[in-house]
Amino acid sequence: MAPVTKRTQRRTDGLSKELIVRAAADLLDAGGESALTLRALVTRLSTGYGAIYHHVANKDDLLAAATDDIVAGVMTGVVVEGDPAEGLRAVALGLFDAIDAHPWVGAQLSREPWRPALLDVYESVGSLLDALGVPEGALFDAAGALVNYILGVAGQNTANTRHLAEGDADRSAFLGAVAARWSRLDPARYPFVHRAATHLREHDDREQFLSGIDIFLAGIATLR
Amino acid sequence: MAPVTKRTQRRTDGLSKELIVRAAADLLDAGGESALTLRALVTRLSTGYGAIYHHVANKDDLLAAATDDIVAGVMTGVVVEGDPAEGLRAVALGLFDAIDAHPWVGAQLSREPWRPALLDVYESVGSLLDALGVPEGALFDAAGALVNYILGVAGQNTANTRHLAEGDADRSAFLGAVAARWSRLDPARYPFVHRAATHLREHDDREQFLSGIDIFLAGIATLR
DNA sequence: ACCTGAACACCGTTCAAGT
DNA sequence: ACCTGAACACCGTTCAAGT
Repeated sequence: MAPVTKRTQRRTDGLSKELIVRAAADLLDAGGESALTLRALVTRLSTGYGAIYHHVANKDDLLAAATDDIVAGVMTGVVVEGDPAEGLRAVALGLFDAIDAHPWVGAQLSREPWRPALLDVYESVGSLLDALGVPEGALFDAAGALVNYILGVAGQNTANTRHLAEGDADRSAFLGAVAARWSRLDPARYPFVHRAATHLREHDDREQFLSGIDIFLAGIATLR
Repeated sequence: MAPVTKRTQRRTDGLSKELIVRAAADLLDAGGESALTLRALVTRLSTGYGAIYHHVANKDDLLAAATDDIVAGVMTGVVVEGDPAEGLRAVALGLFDAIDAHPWVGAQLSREPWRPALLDVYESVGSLLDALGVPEGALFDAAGALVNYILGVAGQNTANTRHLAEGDADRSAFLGAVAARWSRLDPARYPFVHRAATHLREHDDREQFLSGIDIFLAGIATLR
Protein backbone atom coordinates (compact mmCIF):
# COMPACT_ATOMS: atom_id res chain seq x y z
CA MET A 1 0.00 0.00 0.00
CA ALA A 2 1.60 3.19 -1.18
CA PRO A 3 1.20 6.16 1.15
CA VAL A 4 -1.40 8.47 -0.35
CA THR A 5 -0.53 11.52 1.74
CA LYS A 6 2.93 12.22 3.10
CA ARG A 7 2.61 13.34 6.71
CA THR A 8 5.66 15.63 6.66
CA GLN A 9 4.27 17.87 4.03
CA ARG A 10 6.45 20.03 1.90
CA ARG A 11 5.32 23.33 0.46
CA THR A 12 4.30 23.01 -3.17
CA ASP A 13 4.56 26.68 -4.08
CA GLY A 14 7.97 28.30 -4.24
CA LEU A 15 9.42 30.47 -1.50
CA SER A 16 10.38 34.12 -2.05
CA LYS A 17 12.02 36.88 -0.07
CA GLU A 18 8.73 38.72 0.00
CA LEU A 19 6.96 35.73 1.51
CA ILE A 20 9.66 35.23 4.13
CA VAL A 21 9.70 38.90 5.07
CA ARG A 22 5.92 38.93 5.49
CA ALA A 23 6.06 35.88 7.73
CA ALA A 24 8.82 37.50 9.78
CA ALA A 25 6.73 40.66 10.22
CA ASP A 26 3.79 38.55 11.39
CA LEU A 27 5.93 36.79 13.97
CA LEU A 28 7.32 40.13 15.18
CA ASP A 29 3.88 41.71 15.44
CA ALA A 30 2.46 38.74 17.30
CA GLY A 31 5.22 38.07 19.79
CA GLY A 32 7.74 40.89 19.75
CA GLU A 33 11.37 40.80 18.83
CA SER A 34 12.13 37.61 20.71
CA ALA A 35 9.49 35.74 18.70
CA LEU A 36 11.46 36.04 15.47
CA THR A 37 13.71 33.01 15.46
CA LEU A 38 14.88 31.05 12.47
CA ARG A 39 13.30 27.97 13.98
CA ALA A 40 9.89 29.62 14.31
CA LEU A 41 10.18 30.84 10.73
CA VAL A 42 11.11 27.40 9.48
CA THR A 43 8.05 25.78 11.06
CA ARG A 44 5.68 28.56 10.04
CA LEU A 45 6.77 28.36 6.42
CA SER A 46 7.25 24.56 6.64
CA THR A 47 10.70 24.61 5.04
CA GLY A 48 14.30 24.16 6.03
CA TYR A 49 16.93 26.64 7.11
CA GLY A 50 18.74 26.51 3.81
CA ALA A 51 15.61 27.56 1.96
CA ILE A 52 15.43 30.74 4.01
CA TYR A 53 19.14 31.48 3.72
CA HIS A 54 18.81 31.05 -0.01
CA HIS A 55 16.54 34.11 -0.21
CA VAL A 56 17.88 36.15 2.68
CA ALA A 57 21.45 36.90 3.76
CA ASN A 58 20.89 36.58 7.51
CA LYS A 59 18.57 37.58 10.32
CA ASP A 60 19.59 41.24 10.22
CA ASP A 61 18.79 41.41 6.54
CA LEU A 62 15.36 40.00 7.33
CA LEU A 63 14.66 42.55 10.05
CA ALA A 64 15.85 45.40 7.84
CA ALA A 65 13.63 44.31 4.96
CA ALA A 66 10.58 44.01 7.23
CA THR A 67 11.27 47.50 8.58
CA ASP A 68 11.64 48.95 5.08
CA ASP A 69 8.19 47.63 4.22
CA ILE A 70 6.57 49.39 7.16
CA VAL A 71 8.33 52.71 6.55
CA ALA A 72 7.48 52.62 2.86
CA GLY A 73 3.85 52.04 3.78
CA VAL A 74 3.85 55.09 6.06
CA MET A 75 5.45 57.40 3.51
CA THR A 76 3.09 56.49 0.67
CA GLY A 77 0.10 56.95 2.96
CA VAL A 78 1.02 60.35 4.36
CA VAL A 79 -0.33 63.58 2.89
CA VAL A 80 2.25 66.37 2.70
CA GLU A 81 0.31 68.93 0.70
CA GLY A 82 -0.86 72.32 1.92
CA ASP A 83 0.62 73.91 5.05
CA PRO A 84 4.24 72.70 5.43
CA ALA A 85 3.93 72.61 9.24
CA GLU A 86 0.86 70.39 8.89
CA GLY A 87 2.82 68.17 6.53
CA LEU A 88 5.64 67.82 9.05
CA ARG A 89 3.17 66.89 11.75
CA ALA A 90 1.64 64.30 9.43
CA VAL A 91 5.00 62.67 8.68
CA ALA A 92 5.97 62.68 12.36
CA LEU A 93 2.67 61.23 13.51
CA GLY A 94 2.66 58.66 10.73
CA LEU A 95 6.00 57.33 11.88
CA PHE A 96 5.01 57.53 15.53
CA ASP A 97 1.85 55.53 14.97
CA ALA A 98 3.61 52.94 12.83
CA ILE A 99 6.28 52.44 15.47
CA ASP A 100 3.61 52.32 18.13
CA ALA A 101 1.81 49.58 16.20
CA HIS A 102 5.03 47.69 15.38
CA PRO A 103 7.45 48.35 18.25
CA TRP A 104 10.21 46.30 16.61
CA VAL A 105 10.36 48.93 13.84
CA GLY A 106 11.45 51.54 16.36
CA ALA A 107 14.31 49.45 17.65
CA GLN A 108 15.43 48.66 14.13
CA LEU A 109 15.35 52.27 12.91
CA SER A 110 17.45 53.34 15.89
CA ARG A 111 19.99 50.76 14.86
CA GLU A 112 20.12 51.60 11.16
CA PRO A 113 19.34 55.28 10.56
CA TRP A 114 20.95 55.27 7.10
CA ARG A 115 18.61 52.72 5.62
CA PRO A 116 17.39 53.54 2.10
CA ALA A 117 13.87 53.32 3.48
CA LEU A 118 14.51 56.54 5.38
CA LEU A 119 15.45 58.43 2.22
CA ASP A 120 11.85 59.44 1.67
CA VAL A 121 11.61 60.57 5.28
CA TYR A 122 14.68 62.81 4.95
CA GLU A 123 13.43 64.08 1.62
CA SER A 124 9.98 65.11 2.77
CA VAL A 125 11.17 66.56 6.09
CA GLY A 126 13.90 68.51 4.31
CA SER A 127 11.71 69.91 1.59
CA LEU A 128 8.96 70.79 4.06
CA LEU A 129 11.43 72.71 6.21
CA ASP A 130 12.64 74.41 3.06
CA ALA A 131 9.05 75.37 2.23
CA LEU A 132 8.72 76.67 5.78
CA GLY A 133 11.43 79.20 4.98
CA VAL A 134 14.34 77.80 6.99
CA PRO A 135 17.48 79.44 5.57
CA GLU A 136 19.95 77.30 3.63
CA GLY A 137 22.62 77.55 6.31
CA ALA A 138 20.44 76.03 9.02
CA LEU A 139 18.41 73.69 6.83
CA PHE A 140 20.51 70.54 7.04
CA ASP A 141 21.13 70.69 10.78
CA ALA A 142 17.45 71.36 11.38
CA ALA A 143 16.37 68.47 9.16
CA GLY A 144 18.84 66.11 10.79
CA ALA A 145 17.78 67.17 14.25
CA LEU A 146 14.09 66.81 13.45
CA VAL A 147 14.43 63.35 11.89
CA ASN A 148 16.59 62.30 14.83
CA TYR A 149 13.94 63.64 17.17
CA ILE A 150 11.14 61.74 15.45
CA LEU A 151 13.00 58.44 15.30
CA GLY A 152 14.58 58.85 18.70
CA VAL A 153 11.44 59.71 20.60
CA ALA A 154 9.26 57.25 18.74
CA GLY A 155 11.82 54.55 19.45
CA GLN A 156 12.08 55.71 23.03
CA ASN A 157 8.35 55.35 23.30
CA THR A 158 8.59 51.86 21.95
CA ALA A 159 10.62 50.93 24.99
CA ASN A 160 7.76 51.93 27.25
CA THR A 161 5.23 49.94 25.28
CA ARG A 162 7.48 46.93 25.23
CA HIS A 163 7.75 46.95 28.99
CA LEU A 164 4.04 46.45 29.43
CA ALA A 165 3.52 44.13 26.51
CA GLU A 166 1.20 41.60 28.15
CA GLY A 167 -2.08 42.51 29.90
CA ASP A 168 -4.65 45.17 29.16
CA ALA A 169 -4.69 47.42 32.22
CA ASP A 170 -0.95 46.87 32.56
CA ARG A 171 -0.08 50.25 31.13
CA SER A 172 -1.86 52.32 33.74
CA ALA A 173 -0.76 49.87 36.43
CA PHE A 174 2.87 50.29 35.39
CA LEU A 175 2.67 54.07 35.15
CA GLY A 176 0.83 54.08 38.46
CA ALA A 177 3.66 52.17 40.09
CA VAL A 178 6.28 54.57 38.72
CA ALA A 179 4.15 57.55 39.77
CA ALA A 180 3.76 56.09 43.26
CA ARG A 181 7.51 55.68 43.53
CA TRP A 182 8.01 59.26 42.36
CA SER A 183 5.53 60.72 44.83
CA ARG A 184 7.26 58.86 47.67
CA LEU A 185 10.49 60.76 46.92
CA ASP A 186 11.73 63.47 49.24
CA PRO A 187 10.11 66.72 47.97
CA ALA A 188 13.12 68.66 49.21
CA ARG A 189 15.56 66.68 47.11
CA TYR A 190 13.30 66.03 44.11
CA PRO A 191 10.81 68.91 43.99
CA PHE A 192 10.13 68.65 40.26
CA VAL A 193 9.85 64.88 39.97
CA HIS A 194 7.66 64.87 43.07
CA ARG A 195 5.26 67.31 41.41
CA ALA A 196 5.49 65.47 38.09
CA ALA A 197 4.20 62.23 39.60
CA THR A 198 0.58 63.35 39.23
CA HIS A 199 1.03 64.33 35.60
CA LEU A 200 2.80 61.09 34.78
CA ARG A 201 -0.23 59.01 35.64
CA GLU A 202 -2.50 60.81 33.21
CA HIS A 203 -0.06 61.78 30.45
CA ASP A 204 -0.51 60.59 26.88
CA ASP A 205 2.63 59.58 24.99
CA ARG A 206 1.24 60.55 21.62
CA GLU A 207 0.18 63.98 22.82
CA GLN A 208 3.54 64.56 24.49
CA PHE A 209 5.25 63.56 21.26
CA LEU A 210 3.13 66.05 19.33
CA SER A 211 3.76 68.87 21.78
CA GLY A 212 7.47 68.15 21.39
CA ILE A 213 7.07 68.51 17.63
CA ASP A 214 5.27 71.80 18.15
CA ILE A 215 8.04 73.12 20.40
CA PHE A 216 10.50 72.11 17.71
CA LEU A 217 8.50 73.85 14.97
CA ALA A 218 8.20 76.98 17.11
CA GLY A 219 11.96 76.95 17.53
CA ILE A 220 12.47 76.49 13.82
CA ALA A 221 10.20 79.47 13.14
CA THR A 222 12.71 81.67 14.97
CA LEU A 223 15.38 80.65 12.44
CA ARG A 224 13.50 82.32 9.62
CA MET B 1 55.28 15.89 46.52
CA ALA B 2 52.43 18.19 47.41
CA PRO B 3 51.50 20.74 44.76
CA VAL B 4 52.75 24.12 45.95
CA THR B 5 50.69 26.20 43.56
CA LYS B 6 47.32 25.10 42.24
CA ARG B 7 47.19 25.82 38.50
CA THR B 8 43.47 26.54 38.39
CA GLN B 9 43.67 29.45 40.72
CA ARG B 10 40.70 30.63 42.64
CA ARG B 11 40.20 34.22 43.65
CA THR B 12 41.14 34.81 47.26
CA ASP B 13 39.24 38.05 47.78
CA GLY B 14 35.44 37.99 47.87
CA LEU B 15 33.27 38.95 44.94
CA SER B 16 30.78 41.82 45.10
CA LYS B 17 28.13 43.30 42.87
CA GLU B 18 30.25 46.41 42.48
CA LEU B 19 33.22 44.38 41.29
CA ILE B 20 31.10 42.42 38.83
CA VAL B 21 29.45 45.57 37.46
CA ARG B 22 32.80 47.23 36.94
CA ALA B 23 34.13 44.20 35.08
CA ALA B 24 31.00 44.18 32.92
CA ALA B 25 31.47 47.85 32.06
CA ASP B 26 35.07 47.16 31.06
CA LEU B 27 34.02 44.35 28.75
CA LEU B 28 31.32 46.55 27.20
CA ASP B 29 33.71 49.45 26.67
CA ALA B 30 36.35 47.24 25.14
CA GLY B 31 34.24 45.13 22.82
CA GLY B 32 30.72 46.52 22.59
CA GLU B 33 27.48 44.92 23.61
CA SER B 34 28.29 41.54 22.13
CA ALA B 35 31.42 41.28 24.29
CA LEU B 36 29.44 41.04 27.50
CA THR B 37 28.79 37.34 27.92
CA LEU B 38 28.54 35.43 31.16
CA ARG B 39 31.37 33.23 29.96
CA ALA B 40 33.68 36.18 29.35
CA LEU B 41 32.77 37.55 32.77
CA VAL B 42 33.45 34.22 34.44
CA THR B 43 36.95 33.96 32.97
CA ARG B 44 37.80 37.60 33.60
CA LEU B 45 36.80 37.35 37.25
CA SER B 46 38.07 33.76 37.49
CA THR B 47 34.93 32.45 39.16
CA GLY B 48 31.94 30.31 38.33
CA TYR B 49 28.51 31.20 37.03
CA GLY B 50 26.85 30.65 40.38
CA ALA B 51 29.15 33.20 41.99
CA ILE B 52 27.93 35.87 39.60
CA TYR B 53 24.28 34.91 39.87
CA HIS B 54 24.68 35.10 43.63
CA HIS B 55 25.32 38.84 43.42
CA VAL B 56 23.29 39.73 40.36
CA ALA B 57 19.79 38.68 39.28
CA ASN B 58 20.57 38.22 35.58
CA LYS B 59 22.28 39.82 32.62
CA ASP B 60 19.71 42.62 32.32
CA ASP B 61 20.25 43.54 35.94
CA LEU B 62 23.95 43.74 35.23
CA LEU B 63 23.53 46.01 32.22
CA ALA B 64 21.15 48.26 34.11
CA ALA B 65 23.54 48.61 37.05
CA ALA B 66 26.45 49.44 34.76
CA THR B 67 24.33 52.08 33.03
CA ASP B 68 23.26 53.60 36.34
CA ASP B 69 26.90 54.07 37.27
CA ILE B 70 27.65 56.01 34.09
CA VAL B 71 24.59 58.25 34.36
CA ALA B 72 25.28 58.97 38.02
CA GLY B 73 28.82 59.98 37.08
CA VAL B 74 27.52 62.41 34.47
CA MET B 75 25.00 64.04 36.78
CA THR B 76 27.43 64.61 39.63
CA GLY B 77 29.97 66.11 37.24
CA VAL B 78 27.67 68.55 35.49
CA VAL B 79 27.39 72.18 36.54
CA VAL B 80 23.85 73.53 36.47
CA GLU B 81 24.39 76.90 38.12
CA GLY B 82 23.98 80.28 36.48
CA ASP B 83 21.99 80.68 33.26
CA PRO B 84 19.31 77.94 33.11
CA ALA B 85 19.72 77.57 29.33
CA GLU B 86 23.45 77.01 29.85
CA GLY B 87 22.63 74.43 32.51
CA LEU B 88 20.33 72.57 30.12
CA ARG B 89 23.03 72.54 27.46
CA ALA B 90 25.50 71.19 30.02
CA VAL B 91 23.19 68.33 31.03
CA ALA B 92 22.42 67.49 27.42
CA LEU B 93 26.06 67.55 26.35
CA GLY B 94 27.13 65.59 29.40
CA LEU B 95 24.77 62.78 28.50
CA PHE B 96 25.65 62.99 24.82
CA ASP B 97 29.36 62.68 25.52
CA ALA B 98 28.87 59.83 28.00
CA ILE B 99 26.78 57.91 25.50
CA ASP B 100 29.30 58.68 22.80
CA ALA B 101 32.08 57.28 24.99
CA HIS B 102 30.02 54.26 26.09
CA PRO B 103 27.63 53.44 23.23
CA TRP B 104 26.02 50.58 25.16
CA VAL B 105 24.64 53.16 27.61
CA GLY B 106 22.56 54.70 24.84
CA ALA B 107 20.98 51.43 23.88
CA GLN B 108 20.24 50.61 27.50
CA LEU B 109 18.67 53.99 28.30
CA SER B 110 16.40 53.68 25.27
CA ARG B 111 15.25 50.37 26.65
CA GLU B 112 14.65 51.48 30.23
CA PRO B 113 13.68 55.16 30.38
CA TRP B 114 12.15 54.80 33.86
CA ARG B 115 15.36 53.77 35.56
CA PRO B 116 15.99 55.44 38.93
CA ALA B 117 19.29 56.67 37.48
CA LEU B 118 17.30 59.02 35.25
CA LEU B 119 15.56 60.64 38.20
CA ASP B 120 18.32 63.21 38.54
CA VAL B 121 18.14 63.91 34.83
CA TYR B 122 14.38 64.56 34.99
CA GLU B 123 14.84 66.63 38.12
CA SER B 124 17.48 68.95 36.76
CA VAL B 125 15.86 69.33 33.34
CA GLY B 126 12.49 70.03 34.98
CA SER B 127 13.77 72.58 37.46
CA LEU B 128 15.91 74.31 34.82
CA LEU B 129 12.89 74.65 32.54
CA ASP B 130 10.96 75.98 35.51
CA ALA B 131 13.73 78.51 36.11
CA LEU B 132 13.52 79.41 32.44
CA GLY B 133 9.94 80.53 33.01
CA VAL B 134 8.04 77.76 31.25
CA PRO B 135 4.45 77.98 32.54
CA GLU B 136 3.15 75.21 34.79
CA GLY B 137 0.70 73.94 32.17
CA ALA B 138 3.43 73.24 29.61
CA LEU B 139 6.23 72.32 32.00
CA PHE B 140 5.76 68.58 32.20
CA ASP B 141 5.23 67.99 28.50
CA ALA B 142 8.24 70.17 27.73
CA ALA B 143 10.45 68.34 30.22
CA GLY B 144 9.32 64.95 28.96
CA ALA B 145 9.89 65.98 25.35
CA LEU B 146 13.33 67.40 26.08
CA VAL B 147 14.54 64.36 28.03
CA ASN B 148 13.16 62.13 25.30
CA TYR B 149 14.99 64.24 22.75
CA ILE B 150 18.29 63.99 24.58
CA LEU B 151 18.10 60.25 25.16
CA GLY B 152 16.57 59.53 21.79
CA VAL B 153 19.06 61.48 19.72
CA ALA B 154 22.06 60.47 21.77
CA GLY B 155 21.00 56.85 21.46
CA GLN B 156 20.36 57.34 17.77
CA ASN B 157 23.85 58.67 17.44
CA THR B 158 25.14 55.60 19.19
CA ALA B 159 23.82 53.53 16.32
CA ASN B 160 26.00 55.46 13.89
CA THR B 161 29.10 55.04 16.00
CA ARG B 162 28.44 51.35 16.44
CA HIS B 163 28.28 50.83 12.71
CA LEU B 164 31.81 52.01 12.23
CA ALA B 165 33.25 50.49 15.37
CA GLU B 166 36.46 49.06 13.97
CA GLY B 167 39.10 51.10 12.09
CA ASP B 168 40.17 54.72 12.40
CA ALA B 169 39.30 56.34 9.11
CA ASP B 170 36.19 54.17 8.96
CA ARG B 171 33.92 56.97 10.02
CA SER B 172 34.66 59.31 7.15
CA ALA B 173 34.80 56.35 4.78
CA PHE B 174 31.36 55.22 5.86
CA LEU B 175 29.86 58.69 5.67
CA GLY B 176 31.57 59.15 2.33
CA ALA B 177 29.93 56.00 1.01
CA VAL B 178 26.48 57.12 2.15
CA ALA B 179 27.10 60.59 0.73
CA ALA B 180 28.19 59.08 -2.59
CA ARG B 181 25.01 57.02 -2.72
CA TRP B 182 22.96 60.13 -1.95
CA SER B 183 24.59 62.23 -4.64
CA ARG B 184 23.93 59.50 -7.19
CA LEU B 185 20.17 59.82 -6.58
CA ASP B 186 17.93 61.40 -9.16
CA PRO B 187 17.91 65.16 -8.31
CA ALA B 188 14.38 65.42 -9.69
CA ARG B 189 13.00 62.78 -7.32
CA TYR B 190 15.23 63.55 -4.30
CA PRO B 191 16.18 67.25 -4.59
CA PHE B 192 16.80 67.74 -0.86
CA VAL B 193 18.73 64.53 -0.16
CA HIS B 194 20.78 65.16 -3.29
CA ARG B 195 21.77 68.58 -1.98
CA ALA B 196 22.31 67.22 1.54
CA ALA B 197 24.96 64.76 0.37
CA THR B 198 27.70 67.39 0.52
CA HIS B 199 26.76 68.48 4.02
CA LEU B 200 26.58 64.90 5.25
CA ARG B 201 30.24 64.30 4.55
CA GLU B 202 31.39 67.18 6.72
CA HIS B 203 28.71 67.29 9.39
CA ASP B 204 29.56 66.85 13.06
CA ASP B 205 27.15 64.76 15.13
CA ARG B 206 27.85 66.64 18.35
CA GLU B 207 27.30 70.03 16.73
CA GLN B 208 24.10 68.84 15.09
CA PHE B 209 22.91 67.57 18.46
CA LEU B 210 23.65 70.94 20.02
CA SER B 211 21.88 72.87 17.29
CA GLY B 212 18.88 70.64 17.87
CA ILE B 213 18.97 71.56 21.56
CA ASP B 214 19.12 75.23 20.61
CA ILE B 215 16.12 74.90 18.30
CA PHE B 216 14.30 73.22 21.14
CA LEU B 217 15.23 75.96 23.62
CA ALA B 218 14.16 78.63 21.13
CA GLY B 219 10.82 76.87 20.82
CA ILE B 220 10.47 76.66 24.58
CA ALA B 221 11.15 80.39 24.84
CA THR B 222 7.98 81.00 22.85
CA LEU B 223 5.98 79.20 25.55
CA ARG B 224 6.83 81.85 28.09
C1' DA C 1 17.99 26.64 -8.90
C1' DC C 2 15.89 25.53 -4.94
C1' DC C 3 15.36 23.10 -0.86
C1' DT C 4 16.27 19.62 3.42
C1' DG C 5 17.78 18.91 8.12
C1' DA C 6 21.64 17.19 10.92
C1' DA C 7 25.47 19.38 12.96
C1' DC C 8 28.34 23.23 14.87
C1' DA C 9 29.58 26.81 17.80
C1' DC C 10 27.76 29.62 20.47
C1' DC C 11 24.28 31.80 24.13
C1' DG C 12 21.94 32.72 29.36
C1' DT C 13 20.57 30.22 33.25
C1' DT C 14 20.09 26.46 36.72
C1' DC C 15 21.41 23.53 40.39
C1' DA C 16 23.47 19.72 42.99
C1' DA C 17 27.56 19.69 45.15
C1' DG C 18 31.44 21.61 47.49
C1' DT C 19 33.92 24.97 51.15
C1' DA D 1 27.08 32.55 52.93
C1' DC D 2 29.57 32.08 49.08
C1' DC D 3 31.28 29.69 45.31
C1' DT D 4 32.13 25.70 41.49
C1' DG D 5 31.26 23.85 36.93
C1' DA D 6 28.64 20.29 34.44
C1' DA D 7 24.31 20.30 32.25
C1' DC D 8 20.09 22.22 29.99
C1' DA D 9 17.45 24.50 26.71
C1' DC D 10 17.89 27.47 23.71
C1' DC D 11 20.15 30.54 19.71
C1' DG D 12 21.97 31.79 14.36
C1' DT D 13 24.39 29.76 10.75
C1' DT D 14 26.58 26.24 7.72
C1' DC D 15 26.83 22.64 4.43
C1' DA D 16 26.76 18.03 2.35
C1' DA D 17 23.19 15.91 0.28
C1' DG D 18 18.93 15.61 -2.15
C1' DT D 19 15.30 17.04 -6.10
